[in-house]
Amino acid sequence: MRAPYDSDIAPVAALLADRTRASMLTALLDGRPLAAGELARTAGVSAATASSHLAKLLDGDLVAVVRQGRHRYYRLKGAEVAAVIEAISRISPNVEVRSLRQSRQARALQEARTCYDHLAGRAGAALFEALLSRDLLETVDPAFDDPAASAYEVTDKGERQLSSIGVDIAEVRRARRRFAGHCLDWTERRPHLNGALGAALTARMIEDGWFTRGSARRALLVTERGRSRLADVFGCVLG
Amino acid sequence: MRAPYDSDIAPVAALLADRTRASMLTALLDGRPLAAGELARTAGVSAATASSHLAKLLDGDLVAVVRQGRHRYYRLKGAEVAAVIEAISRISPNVEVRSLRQSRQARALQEARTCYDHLAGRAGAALFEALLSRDLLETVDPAFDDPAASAYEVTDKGERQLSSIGVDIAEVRRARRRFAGHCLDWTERRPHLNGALGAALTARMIEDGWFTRGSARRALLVTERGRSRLADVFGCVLG
DNA sequence: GCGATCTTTCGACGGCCGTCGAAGCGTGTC
DNA sequence: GACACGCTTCGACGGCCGTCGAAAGATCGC
Repeated sequence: MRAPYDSDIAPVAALLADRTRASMLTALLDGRPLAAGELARTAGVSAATASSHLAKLLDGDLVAVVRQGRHRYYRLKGAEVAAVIEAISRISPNVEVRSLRQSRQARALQEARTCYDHLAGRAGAALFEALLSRDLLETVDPAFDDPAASAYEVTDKGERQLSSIGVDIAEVRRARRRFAGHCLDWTERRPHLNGALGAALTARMIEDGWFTRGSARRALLVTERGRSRLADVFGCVLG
Repeated sequence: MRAPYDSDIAPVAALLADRTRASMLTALLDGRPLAAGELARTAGVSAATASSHLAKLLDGDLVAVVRQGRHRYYRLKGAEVAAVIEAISRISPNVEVRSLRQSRQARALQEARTCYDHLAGRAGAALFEALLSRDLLETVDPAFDDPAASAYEVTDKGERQLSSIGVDIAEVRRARRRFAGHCLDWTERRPHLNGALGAALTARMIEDGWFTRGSARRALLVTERGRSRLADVFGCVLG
């Protein structure tokens, strides 16, 4: 009775059909891995409940987990999962009516924002692309299917450029943390730089007035200085 | 705690989370409206159960219904709904392992098939586009949001062309049925011609050897003759 | 090693939801 | 107008699932 190309969507949909799980998945939409406890708090449930939900999401291949000490960081399993959530969002009623102010904020967040402690949004993706295409950064471990495993190194040329703006690579290496990797930026569908290098570079750029912090929680605003410095130093032109 | 652009996806997902409802929605994926009873049979449940499910899908704005005599025809509410189902399908396990023969069949169905009694698939969409761009067919009632309400008329030029291949427009008009409209072809995301005209034209093309019926239930195969006739008569070139 | 912290497992409770037959309602047919 | 047919509504049954506190497992810092 069922066509040969049919697939069984009910089990996957069931995973999205719970408010708590949906809330967790939405929280993971920006690509940043979150610890189980954070997800519990975000969703407003006990740790026990959150754990049970995460086990189901894991079993259903919607999320992946990385153990790091006593924390367990969860992330969406892939772009297809994000696409599903976005597709359903499109036909779901908005929780709050989108005010003018809110949509302006949303647009600003899309332009530039922090992702944990590094630059994300359109600006983050553009900078990352520029670093690679100008050979300031090179791929060490190309793991396209698993962003958590990707790794990058600065080239000699890159090290000179970065130190010229005040980023001390030797010091960045001393951080007990992965040197450089990428996260997938779900609003952009493109990667941006993370790790110790991403954080240090972002901190330096803010310190040096390339970006100022916006009113919304993670918002960043590109300054005029930032726009021209990004172009001069990294050949990165923002739209 | 929730971002302003968050929407509440759980209720919509819950509608897809039941095997019976999912089966009904999948059956509606090709855009052809189906009666409640047919959907009940397809899903393998009683009429009572089907009715309850359809009421929920209706309430959730995933389907729309048209009353026609003692039948009630249900169809997907829009392209966004189809997109959701397709997105979830992409991360859902296939019901049956896709054999070589099955995937060949699926590809053939995408090329050309019948949708109820008229031509659909890539060929159907291409033919419809050609009819409009060559001014053989014109829009009478442009209802882009509701395919069921759209209406078309043949132009004088169109009537000459169609009669030249043996389609008698006067006779088509006598059918107690909508003259010409379109369905959205979900695999193509483009419309194709339906109604009495779509059926008559398709019947004539098959009769005249433009298409032969394939082995799968709704499959059609374009013949060499069909390929050249489509180009000559309608300026319709298939990929 | 010993507490502190993060996370998972277990067991119990409560509620929601899919299922069906029977009955009711509207529509087409003879 | 009586019957057949398609569909929906009603009521009852059964099962699955989300929730939590308590306790166990795992890891870090001292």
